[in-house]
Amino acid sequence: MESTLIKISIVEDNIYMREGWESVLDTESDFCVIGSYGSCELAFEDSSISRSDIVLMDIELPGMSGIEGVSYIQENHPGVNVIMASVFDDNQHVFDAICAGAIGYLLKKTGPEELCNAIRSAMEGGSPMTPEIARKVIRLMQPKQTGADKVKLSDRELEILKELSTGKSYQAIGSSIFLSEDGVRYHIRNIYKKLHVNSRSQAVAKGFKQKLI
Amino acid sequence: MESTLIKISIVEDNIYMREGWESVLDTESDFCVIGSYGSCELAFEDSSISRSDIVLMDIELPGMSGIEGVSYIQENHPGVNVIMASVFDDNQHVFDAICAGAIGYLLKKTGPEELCNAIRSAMEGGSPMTPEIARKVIRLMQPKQTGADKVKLSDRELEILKELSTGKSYQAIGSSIFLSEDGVRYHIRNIYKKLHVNSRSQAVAKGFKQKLI
DNA sequence: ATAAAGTCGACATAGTTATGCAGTGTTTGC
DNA sequence: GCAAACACTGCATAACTATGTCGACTTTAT
Repeated sequence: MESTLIKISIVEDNIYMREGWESVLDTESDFCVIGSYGSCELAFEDSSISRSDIVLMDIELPGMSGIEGVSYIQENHPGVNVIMASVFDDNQHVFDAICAGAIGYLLKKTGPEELCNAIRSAMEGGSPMTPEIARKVIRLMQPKQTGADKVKLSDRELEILKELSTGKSYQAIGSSIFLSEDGVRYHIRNIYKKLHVNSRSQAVAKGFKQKLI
Repeated sequence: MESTLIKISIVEDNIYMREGWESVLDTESDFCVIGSYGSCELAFEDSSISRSDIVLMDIELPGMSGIEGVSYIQENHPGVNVIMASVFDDNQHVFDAICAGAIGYLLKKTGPEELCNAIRSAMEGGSPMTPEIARKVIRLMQPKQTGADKVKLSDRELEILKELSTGKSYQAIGSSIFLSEDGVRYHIRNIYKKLHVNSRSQAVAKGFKQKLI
């Protein structure tokens, strides 16, 4: 009935918090705390981070912040899943952490049972988050356009807009989609009209903003 | 002790499923099912959608799909929160739904208790999702760059890259950031070198892809 | 102190783009 | 059958871009 242990490292400067987590996690039969540090600097001198399945990391740390810590781990040990934690429901930092590579976010007030569930969820491919963070993340995914100024480009135009973003000349685009240089010109004119722009870079920018590209 | 009821509408073509949800939700003292329909077409003829706090909507529907339904609701009743549901863990559709404006996603196998919790979470500003979806969403937020080919532009270069995306000429950029035309040229050269491109549109495209803009 | 790196200003020019105008077919709707 | 919309081709040109090269000044590191 014994399955592989989930190896966990902790980076947290508050010793009571840290020892609290340690004791909670160590009493679970499927968890094993293999490292516990008061700062990123101390943690990265050691090898336990690289051997961890999960790193539980505070955001507010003396010296290297948790955000920088996540970046470091992502670059050097891409397979390690970092779950951030903060006493504060500080959205900016949370988003920075996610962008830096964290796969989840917990509040420190999270109870022992939820903490354990979050870690198991993270191991199973989930991303433990507070509901508020989840909503903000969803909102970020949604296009901002109101629908009124929604632009519809034809397939041909979309095709050419994508070519534009690669920096090709009229001639080069023509060759790659089997159309004359002037044919490409014709479509680009129309793209400009539809997007209300008058340069390639503007068109590409709008294309990205409106998720056409 | 009586607080405001959460008004819920259901759009689901399978009548057993629909009635199952209805009975589950109606037994909760804080919920009130104000509408229940077998298709979007039927639902949108009625006014209950517009009065709903939450709409529980199937993705796979005859006629107008749930995805289209969400778009419609978003455009016409932006304050209504739509939670999508699907029997299938079909990521593409889920993402389409989220992009169309859904604020959460549930599997139909979700139990009664979880369903109720999801609705309450949605009302409190959360975004109920399966763990797998949550992880994918997080991944979407994270820059795709591997870290090896990560590019660092200076503040000045970033400033100019943003100007580039607006389609300004060298001269116009120079005026707006108080720099000579040739100064702008100098920076754009360097941006091109760092991004390994040789045109404005390519630079803008890379800027968006690497989330520099 | 000397070198190296970063930030500009100036000048030149081949090459590319944006845009206007004028045709030629094809498809679509009425 | 005729107008209108669409998808091109052709041509022309002012304007703008990409790129090389030279020099000056400032900051940073050694």
